[in-house]
Amino acid sequence: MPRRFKYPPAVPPDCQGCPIRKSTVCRAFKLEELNVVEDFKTGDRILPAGTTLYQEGEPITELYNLLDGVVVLNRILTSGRRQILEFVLPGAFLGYQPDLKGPMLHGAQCLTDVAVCVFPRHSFPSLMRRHPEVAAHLVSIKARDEARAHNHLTNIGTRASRARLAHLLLELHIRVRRWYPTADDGIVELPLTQDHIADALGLTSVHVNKMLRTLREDGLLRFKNGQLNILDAKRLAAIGELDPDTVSQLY
Amino acid sequence: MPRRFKYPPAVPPDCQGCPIRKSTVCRAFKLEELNVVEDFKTGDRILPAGTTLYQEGEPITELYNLLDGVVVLNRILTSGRRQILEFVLPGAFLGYQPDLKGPMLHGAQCLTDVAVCVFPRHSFPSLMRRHPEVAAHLVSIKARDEARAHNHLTNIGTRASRARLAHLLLELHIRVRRWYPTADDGIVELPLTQDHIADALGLTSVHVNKMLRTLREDGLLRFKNGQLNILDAKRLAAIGELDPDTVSQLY
DNA sequence: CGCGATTTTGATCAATGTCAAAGGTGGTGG
DNA sequence: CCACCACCTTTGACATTGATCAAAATCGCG
Repeated sequence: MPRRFKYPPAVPPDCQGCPIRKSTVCRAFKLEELNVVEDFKTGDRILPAGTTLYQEGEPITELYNLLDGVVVLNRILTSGRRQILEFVLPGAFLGYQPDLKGPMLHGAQCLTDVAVCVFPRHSFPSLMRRHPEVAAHLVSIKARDEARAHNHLTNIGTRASRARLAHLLLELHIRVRRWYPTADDGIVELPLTQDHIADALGLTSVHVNKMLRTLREDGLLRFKNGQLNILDAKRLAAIGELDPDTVSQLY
Repeated sequence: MPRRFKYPPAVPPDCQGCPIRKSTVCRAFKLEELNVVEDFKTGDRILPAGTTLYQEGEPITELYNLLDGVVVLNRILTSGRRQILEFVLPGAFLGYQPDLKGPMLHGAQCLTDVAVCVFPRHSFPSLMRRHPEVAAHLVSIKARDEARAHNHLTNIGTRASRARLAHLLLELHIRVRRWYPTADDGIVELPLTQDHIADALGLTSVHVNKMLRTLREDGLLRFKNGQLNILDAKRLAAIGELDPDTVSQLY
């Protein structure tokens, strides 16, 4: 149903070869301690695009490291409206929330084929107790996630639709390029529909479409078939009020 | 300049008598271990309403437990627009961000006279190393802060102005009542201007004013001179789509 | 080739912002 | 104790943004 990346999702042979080892909680372990993680983890899993990783409102029994692919976190209201909270790229640690045993506060969907590394949820607190470095790293991760949420909040709360869109696309461009570098630096694979963008920004997809057109007509970018092509990053950053100094703390 | 609570801010005589001991990182210590905190902390401080606790863009050297009073966290864009990220009540732990040494990603202002307990910033990581329980609790705190930011994001992104306003006021009513209970359960002291509310919700204060009027005229609430009086919580919750189950994980 | 999902466009409408001015309110200093 | 002042609230007229509705065009996939 949804789009997929050109590349199939990759699962590393072991934790030593894991490409995201340094960006998630596993960072807590030195190379020679990685057996702790390998003993702890439940296993790896490959999920096709469109899969629900976990559902809002349901308790779950796992935690996830995103190894490859793109996931979206969202909340759905009784009114039927959807708010996309975050687009998640490899290296993220998913599913940790204040009440580990409570119903999930948000849902997670795979936008592409995805590879995850699965941890058991119930024994994670004891892992943190046995290995305080894990807790320390999780603090950093959560602090950064919070900062990203604040950034997103600021984008929606203070900017008009055109600026809002420019800001989001630039940000995604920077983040995706980091994990999925491409031949042409300006072009990046972005597996989103205009509907996703609209629900992330609190706009309608019709309006997003119209704003995309103005940006295209101004020669700033092109976004078609899941390909985002940034033509004039500088002018876009001005329009979207993107501050590179702030951004650097977020990724 | 700004409003103040009727009561002056209170500083506890020692950590044992600290009213927020259980809601912040200090929770990591048993009663008889509290001397660790007392040795670690820099001291307490009382700040008059209107004070800037720390400024966006500037590095700082401290961390704060909010003991008493109300603080607001915000970001200000070059365009001059302000986004209020969160209204902070006693028990919060303030100033921790991904890059502890970097410039603050947001600013913090005192809405009322405030009492804070000050920690040194540079030695906090070593405190976490020596006392892993601190890190564990900070994980919970940050996870909850993130969930709150997601909630706020959802409010701004998915609801029309009237519902947005109803949602925020109900939420604040619940939170403030918890720390500052009043004789009449429906009335609560809320030291905000309509400008604050507008900047929290991504609306103009003029529009907030008009929506407040409709809520008042419908007999749902009254908000005047920093007093919020909820007259019909049930109907308000319906309008603001407030889900009590979700809320419970957030406070 | 045909189908479902997505994108694109135009016409119209509703929600929210902007501007401007008048009325309140509490705090301060004479 | 009064009067003034700064800040906040309230209101109305009008402008603009973004939503809604509907239909056609396009795309990816089987």
